[in-house]
Amino acid sequence: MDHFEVLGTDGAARAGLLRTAHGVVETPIFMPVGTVGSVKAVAPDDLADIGAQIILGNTYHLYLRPGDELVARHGGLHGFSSWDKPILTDSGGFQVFSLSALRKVTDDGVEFRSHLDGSRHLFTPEKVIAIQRNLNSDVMMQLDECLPYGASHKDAARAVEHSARWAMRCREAYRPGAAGNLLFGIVQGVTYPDLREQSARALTDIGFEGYAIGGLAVGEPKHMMLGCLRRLHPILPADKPRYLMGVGTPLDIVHAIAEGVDMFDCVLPTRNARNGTLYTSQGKINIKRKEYAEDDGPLDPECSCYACRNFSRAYLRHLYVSKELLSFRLNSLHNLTYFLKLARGARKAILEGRFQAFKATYEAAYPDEDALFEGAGPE
RNA sequence: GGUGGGGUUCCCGAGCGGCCAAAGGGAACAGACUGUAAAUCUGUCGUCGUAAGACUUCGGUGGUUCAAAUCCACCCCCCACCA
Repeated sequence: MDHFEVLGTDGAARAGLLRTAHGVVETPIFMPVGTVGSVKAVAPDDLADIGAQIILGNTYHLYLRPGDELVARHGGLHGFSSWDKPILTDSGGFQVFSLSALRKVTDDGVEFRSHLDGSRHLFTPEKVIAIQRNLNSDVMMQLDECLPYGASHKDAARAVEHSARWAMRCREAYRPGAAGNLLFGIVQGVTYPDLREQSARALTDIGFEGYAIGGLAVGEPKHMMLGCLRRLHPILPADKPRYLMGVGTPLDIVHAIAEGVDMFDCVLPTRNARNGTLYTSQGKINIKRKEYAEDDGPLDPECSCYACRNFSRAYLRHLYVSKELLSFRLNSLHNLTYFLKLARGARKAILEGRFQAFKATYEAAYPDEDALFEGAGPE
């Protein structure tokens, strides 16, 4: 049986199934980020309760601490962290971008200075595959080079070339056996249409179990992000999953689903939860605002998460303002619930042929942000 | 009763003749956050004004000085030690 199956479409939007060694994932899906082997502030049981189907881990962070070999000795990332559902691991490509001051990119790979102790490490395509195999990742990512928005065409071309060559080496280093751990390639190219296309074609020539789109939502205008997705749509194989890395806001996700993307991950729900920004059916709210000090109502009347069922806005504000640890847990649970519900809702809407109406409800909840997507017409 | 140390903008606390509306924290009030070096970061924070600027503040009252939160006198509080 193939590892990916499209069950239905509505326009370009798709609803499908992704089969992995640790279970089946229903797409479109939002994947909570658990960089160091923990989705911050949330226990695995809580994640399962709110319907999380697959979470992320990070190659760079887990390699540095506690070390991928240690993780392997303790049951892989699943056993070590007590999460028996699927795990996708990022390759460290994003750290090429976010830790740019601490690394040097060469043709062979990326040389890092550890942000923890300054020690030097070399990440090659083969190395990141070996690490991800130690972690026993269900969905491994190739080593890629992620550049910031605004990078020159010349730099972007070089990064695309690196990423393509590294994709080949990752593919050679790992081909899934019967167990079926998967390897995804990553399309780069900043905002240059020719490079994005070139990158995608190089990857499809090699052949992967899925295709990620990286280097977006890093500051470029929204219409450029959508334009890029639209251009990739006919190039990427229809029978393989598509993963928009690091995205995004609820609206980003809804718009990207409309362009045929199946998988998402983002730190926003968890990071914003810790910083007091909560997502509701009425839009974003900052729970620390004075106006919620006496508000006895639930955070979101349309949400049935543990936080919304049991606590008032006034209490959630109090916990946040008081820096109580429970604040992190409740807020994170709520935001993750919101993102997971969005993905479930999108899937259902696609299967029922009413995705446009579904999308419109989210556009209405974030009118100001939605205006930023204007100009994303057909190319 | 004596000796010493203090009273600064909401709180703590620097300043000790002009560069002071007054450092730095905290609190408060807003904002940001997109493959997590993030329980982080940014802004505002005496009054009026978009601003330039004007005005009112450093326990109280007088005084010295071109100029005082800063120096002097007296007074009122607080703290420590001694009787």
